[in-house]
Amino acid sequence: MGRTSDANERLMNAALDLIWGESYGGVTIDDICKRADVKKGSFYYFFSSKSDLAVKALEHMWSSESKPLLDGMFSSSVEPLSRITTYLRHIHTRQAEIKAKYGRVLGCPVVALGTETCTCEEEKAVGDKIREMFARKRRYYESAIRDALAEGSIEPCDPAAKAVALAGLIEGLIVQARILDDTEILRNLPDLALRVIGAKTTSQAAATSA
Amino acid sequence: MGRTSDANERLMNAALDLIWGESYGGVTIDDICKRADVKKGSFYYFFSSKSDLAVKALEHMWSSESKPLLDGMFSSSVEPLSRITTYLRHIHTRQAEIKAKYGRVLGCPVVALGTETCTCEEEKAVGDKIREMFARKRRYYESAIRDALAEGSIEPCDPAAKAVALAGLIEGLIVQARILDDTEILRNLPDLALRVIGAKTTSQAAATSA
DNA sequence: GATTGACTAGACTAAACAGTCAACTATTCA
DNA sequence: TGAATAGTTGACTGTTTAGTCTAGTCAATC
Repeated sequence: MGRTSDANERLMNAALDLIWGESYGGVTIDDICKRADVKKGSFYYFFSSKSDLAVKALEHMWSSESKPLLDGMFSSSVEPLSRITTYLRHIHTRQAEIKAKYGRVLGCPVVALGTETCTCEEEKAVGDKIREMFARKRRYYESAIRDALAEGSIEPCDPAAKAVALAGLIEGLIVQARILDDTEILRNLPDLALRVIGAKTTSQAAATSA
Repeated sequence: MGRTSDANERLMNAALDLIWGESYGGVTIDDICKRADVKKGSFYYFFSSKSDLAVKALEHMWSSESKPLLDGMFSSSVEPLSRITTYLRHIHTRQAEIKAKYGRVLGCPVVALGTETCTCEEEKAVGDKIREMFARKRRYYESAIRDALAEGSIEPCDPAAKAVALAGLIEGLIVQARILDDTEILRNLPDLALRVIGAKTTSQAAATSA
């Protein structure tokens, strides 16, 4: 009953695009409405505030993009270390595509939004959602590390701690790439990741294709 | 002639504190004035805008804090790998102190500000200053790596590329620490850094005190 | 002790902003 | 067909914001 609309989805996409291309604080509700071609009244029909929209947009991005991608790349049918190196090569090519398309390296919207909102009490809901998404992603890393450990391809370690370190390395290099607007920084990501997790053979595995 | 004032310094400190504790976009000129106990008229007497203030505050922080610290820790009189591990242990303890003092891990203001402003054309001056500061810091890493290479304590590599990777690892873990509000993440930083730069002996060197 | 230059005070303007609301429109199902 | 549901519209309110401007205060110098 009643009519249907994709305005809420348009708003979520517009919000992510704008926040990604600028920043959370620098984007206003009016900006988002304009980009989505939706009027203010409709915005507040679907969302109660900018942070409400951000939380829902993040979850939407996760289920429609991130999860399917990670499920494929981190499939148990793939060798543990290849899961990681394949994903990291994907990050490099994707950022290069983004730069070609938008004229600039944009990095990762989750990290950018997280850095900006995590200390702000009023944006607690956004920070919580971001921490949840980080935790989800770490689980992929962690189980790959655990599997690598079981097959003996990495040195003994605490998989949970290594997953945090790996996430840090990846995000850190992506942040650098964004700030310096340079994707070449990401080229060595697979090799560096294998070093961080203590792979017994580094350069060879990093060079192997998926 | 005329009177002297420390209002501009108070404004710079207030700005850095607020931006660090929240975000660039979330802090207004009024907020900064209030915190510094300076009136609007004085603000615009010293600075032409928020971004002008940010640029000057960053440079002030560099010369009064960052540079002296780095000059000491990266002194040529210290063994190359010890320079790095000492600095990384310092980062860990400093973030722990910040958490104790402010109730929260705050991470690195330069990275937070850089992530937020680098894509925004209107804040180009801030982005440029941040890139300049990153380049300065990388030079300390790079020369330590070069010295380590000369003494044979790390595997053959391109020092410039390794310096970027090292900076990425460090910043990435600090960003994680900020978002997750957890300093334990930083404990393994020395060991991880040695792995990334290809040190021939990792765990021992990381544990060694400066 | 008068002059000059450095700084302060805070009222003011105009624009941007978040959020509200009541009237309106399109779709669906009974 | 028509009532109920789902979504749209844009004008409106009050607040916050950046930035300006004028009148003034204070301290050094001659």
